[in-house]
Amino acid sequence: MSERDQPTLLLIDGHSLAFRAFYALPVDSFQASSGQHTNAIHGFLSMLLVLLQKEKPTHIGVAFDLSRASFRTRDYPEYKGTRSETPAEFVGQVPLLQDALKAMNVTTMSVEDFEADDILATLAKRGEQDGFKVLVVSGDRDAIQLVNENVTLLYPSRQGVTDLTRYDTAKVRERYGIEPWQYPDIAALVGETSDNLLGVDKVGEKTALKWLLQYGSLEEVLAHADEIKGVVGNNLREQRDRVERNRRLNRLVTHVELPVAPADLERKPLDVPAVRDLLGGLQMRNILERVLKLHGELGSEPSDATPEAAVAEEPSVAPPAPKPQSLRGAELAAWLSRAADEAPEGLGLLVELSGEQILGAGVASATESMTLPWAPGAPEFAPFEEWLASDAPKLVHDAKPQLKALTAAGVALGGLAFDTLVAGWLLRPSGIDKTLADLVSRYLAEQLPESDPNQLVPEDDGAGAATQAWYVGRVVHALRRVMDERDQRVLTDIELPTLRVLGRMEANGVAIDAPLLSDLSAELGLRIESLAQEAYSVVGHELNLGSPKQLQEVLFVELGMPKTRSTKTGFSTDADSLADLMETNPHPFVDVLLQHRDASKLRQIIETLERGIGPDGRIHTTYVQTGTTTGRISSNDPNLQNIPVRAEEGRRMRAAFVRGEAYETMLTADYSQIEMRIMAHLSEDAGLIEAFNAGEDLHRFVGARVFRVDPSDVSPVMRTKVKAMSYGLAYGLSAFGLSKQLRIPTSEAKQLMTEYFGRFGAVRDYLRNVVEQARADGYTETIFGRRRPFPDLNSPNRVLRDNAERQALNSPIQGSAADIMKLAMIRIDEAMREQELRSRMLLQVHDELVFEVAAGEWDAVESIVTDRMAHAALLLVPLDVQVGRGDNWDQAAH
DNA sequence: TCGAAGACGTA
DNA sequence: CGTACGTCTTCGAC
Repeated sequence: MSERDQPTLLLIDGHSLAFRAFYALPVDSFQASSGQHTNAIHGFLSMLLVLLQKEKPTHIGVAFDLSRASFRTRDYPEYKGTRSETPAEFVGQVPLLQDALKAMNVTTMSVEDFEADDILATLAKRGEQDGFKVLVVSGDRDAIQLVNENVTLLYPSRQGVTDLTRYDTAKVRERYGIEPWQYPDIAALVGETSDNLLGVDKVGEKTALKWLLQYGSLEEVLAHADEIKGVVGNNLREQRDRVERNRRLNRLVTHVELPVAPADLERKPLDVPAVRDLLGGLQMRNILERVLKLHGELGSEPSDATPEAAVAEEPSVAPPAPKPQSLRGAELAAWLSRAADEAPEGLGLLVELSGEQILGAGVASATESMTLPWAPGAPEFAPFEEWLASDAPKLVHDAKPQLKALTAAGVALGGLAFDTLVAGWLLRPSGIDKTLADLVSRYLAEQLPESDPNQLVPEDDGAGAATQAWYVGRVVHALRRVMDERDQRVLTDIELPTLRVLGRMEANGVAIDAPLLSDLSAELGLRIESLAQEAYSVVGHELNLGSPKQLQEVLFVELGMPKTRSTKTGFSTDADSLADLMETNPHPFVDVLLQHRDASKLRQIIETLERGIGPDGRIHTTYVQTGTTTGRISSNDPNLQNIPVRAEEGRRMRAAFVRGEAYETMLTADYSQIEMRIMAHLSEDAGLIEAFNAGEDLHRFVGARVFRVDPSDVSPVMRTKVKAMSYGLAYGLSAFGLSKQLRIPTSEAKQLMTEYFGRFGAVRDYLRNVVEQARADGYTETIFGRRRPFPDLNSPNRVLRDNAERQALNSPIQGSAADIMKLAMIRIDEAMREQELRSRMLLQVHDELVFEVAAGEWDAVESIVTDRMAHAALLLVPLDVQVGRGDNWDQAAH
C-alpha cells in the first residue's frame, strides 16, 4: 500500500479534550439563550473540524471516561484524588457533545472500569497492526508511551485547544531525551501531580533521565538502587513502592474488550437534520456552518439538499444581506413608516461620514435595507430627516460622531435606542471588540463584508451604509439576547444619555489663551537649554537626556552610582529611583536631570495642546466612552484629563484654559473623596460613615482613631501616613508598597495597616469579600450594576492572579464613582437645557466638571451643578461637592 | 514605519 | 510589590 493510500485513524480522548476546551474558552461567552453553556462543545468541535480538515482521517473514534472510578482507583484509591470537583457548567456539556458527535456519525465509546486512554491505546495498537497511520489526541501525557513510527500523539498546548503539538518519535526524543516507550519509566520516578501520584522526592526529569540512560530501564534502575549515592539514592530506596505503583498505574492497557475494530470507525456522512437540530438549538451558528461546509466539501449524501439551499431554509444560518433599495420623497416616507411599524425594536442606522462631513446614510430593518445619497436639507429626503428627529427607535454603532455631525448640520436625532459599540463594551469592557466587524464576528459568528473605500454610497453591494446598518440591526438583536435587564438598564439609563452629553461637550470645546501658553513654552525652552548645558558640563560630555539608555551609561557606569530597581532593559532612571539616589549619593547631575525632565515634560504637554487648538481658538478633545475597563471615560487627541496641576508650573498651564469671550466666568465642581465615600457606603463601616457624617477633615478623623489621639493632636506626619493608607486601600496597596511610598520601614507600614484595620475592620472585611465574591462570580459589579469580568482570579499564575485581585478590589469603587459622575452629568445637562441656560459643560476629569457660565447665570448653574452632583446617588454618607469660580481653570479650582 | 519600553502627567 | 488612563521619546526590528 502506498503512503498516499494508507488509511488514517484519528483517536480522541473526549473527556480530556472537552475539559481543556472548557478552560480555554470563557464560559460566559458561549451560552445558548436557554442558559446552557457551550464553550466546551464549541472548543472540542472547533478542534475536531481543524483536525478533519488538516489530517483528513479516514476513520475516527472518540473515547470517553465512564466515571472517575476504574481499575486504577481500586488499586490506589487516591489516584487522581487531588482533582477538584468538576464544574457543573462542564458536566452538563458532555452528553450534548456526545449527541453532537453521534449526529456527525462519529463513533463514541466508553468501557466500564477503564479510562478513555486505555481505549485509545487498545485501538491504536490494533489500528497499527491493521495498517493504519494512527493519530492519538489526548491531554494526558501518559499517552506519549503510545508513540512509535506509526502512531503520533497530538497534545494540546497550554492555552488553546486547536493548537496541538505533534509528538512523533523524533519530537519525544528531542523533548525528553528518551524513546517514547520509556516515558512511563520517567513519569514513575518523577510522579504526576495531576494524577496525585507522588514520585521520588528530589527526583525530577533530569535525574530520572540520567538514571535511565545509565542503567537502561526502570527495572535496572531499581535493581541497582543500592549503588545510587546521596539523598536521592536514599529516597529512591525508601520510596521504591511509589515508583512501582506509579509504573503499574501509568501503563496503558492495550487489551480492552471493545465492540468495534478500527475498520468499523470509518468516517461517515453527517446526519444533517440532526446536526442542524442540535447545534442550531444550542445557537452554535458558527460551528454549525463549519460542520455543514466540511460536509459539503465531502460531497456526499446526494439525497439532501445542496448546502446553499439548506442554508436558506435554516433561520439559524446567516441570511444573505438584502439588496439595498434607494427611494426618495413620498416613496421613502412610506417605506420608513412601514419599516418602523414592522420593527418596533428599531431600525439600523448608519450616517456615513468623512470627518464631520455627511456623505449619506443607510437604514435597515431585518429584511430590507435602504441607501440614501442624502445631504442635509435636500427636499427629496425630508421624510428621512423627520424620521431621524422622531422618537422612532434607532440602532446605531458608535453613535457619538454621527450624532455630532448631524447636530452640526442642524439635523436632530431622536430615539437613540441602542449603540452596539457601547453595548459590546459593557459586556466586555476589556475592549477587544472595537469595530462593527468585531461584533459581527463575535455575536453573529459571521464576517462583515469588506467595505470598498472607493465605492460610492448609492452602489451599495458590499458593506456600504445600508448593509452595515442591516448588520447593526442584527447585532443589536443578538446582543439583546445576551444582555439581561441589568445590562440593558446601564445602557439605557447611564450610557446612552451620557453619550449625548459627551457629544455636546466635545462640540463645545474649551477656549485657550494661546499667547499665555507660548510664553510659558518659550520660558521653559530657555530653562531646558541651560539645564542641558549644565548637565553636560557636570559629566564632561554631551548626551541625550531623554534617552534612558544613555542615562544608565552615565549614572551607573561613568558616575558609578549604586544600581536602582531593575527593568527589562537594565536599571530604572525614573523619578522615584533618582530620588532614592539623591538620598544616598547626592550628585548635581541627578538634580539637574530631574529639573530637566520636569521642564521637558511640561513643554511637551504645551506643544501637544497648542497643536490641538482649533480655528475657533478652542480645544475639542474626544471623550472615549468605551475606553476603560472600570466605566470611566477617557479623553484623547488631546488628553485633557492629565493637565498638570500639582506643581506651580502646572497651574500656570491650567490658567491658559479660559472662559470663552461670550461668557462671564468659569465654574469647576468636584467631588471630594468620592472613592472613600463609596468605600464607606459599600463596606458599611461604622467608623468611616461617622467620619463623613461628622463633617470633620477625613484624614484627621481617621488619624485620631488610628493613632488613638485627640483629633486636634493629629500631627501633619500622622495625617500624611493615614491619608496615604486610605487612598492606597482602594488600590490593593501592600505593606511593602505603603512603606515604599511613605519611605518608612516595612514593619512600621505593617503596624500602620494593622492599626488602621483594627479601627476600620469592616473595610478590610469588605475588601476581602469583594475579591472572594468576584472569584466565585467571575465578575465584579458597581452600585449601579455595571459588571467587569475577571477570568484571571482563578489563574494558576500568581502574578496574573494577584493583579486580578487588586483590580477586582478597585473596580467597584472606581466604577461606582464613574457611574455617579455620569448620572450627575446627565442630570445637570438635562436641567440646564430645561432652563434654557446658555452656560455649557466643557470638561470632565473623573471627579471634576468644568463649565463656562454665561452672564447672569451663575446662581442658576451653581445651584444645578451642586444639587445634581450631590444627589446623583443616595449613599450611606453624603456626597460632598466643592465649587469654585474664576476667569480660568486654575483660578476656578480654588 | 511600527511597536515596545520607559517615563510621567492626571484622578 | 497600588487602580485607571494617554502621550511622548527613544530604540531596535521591519
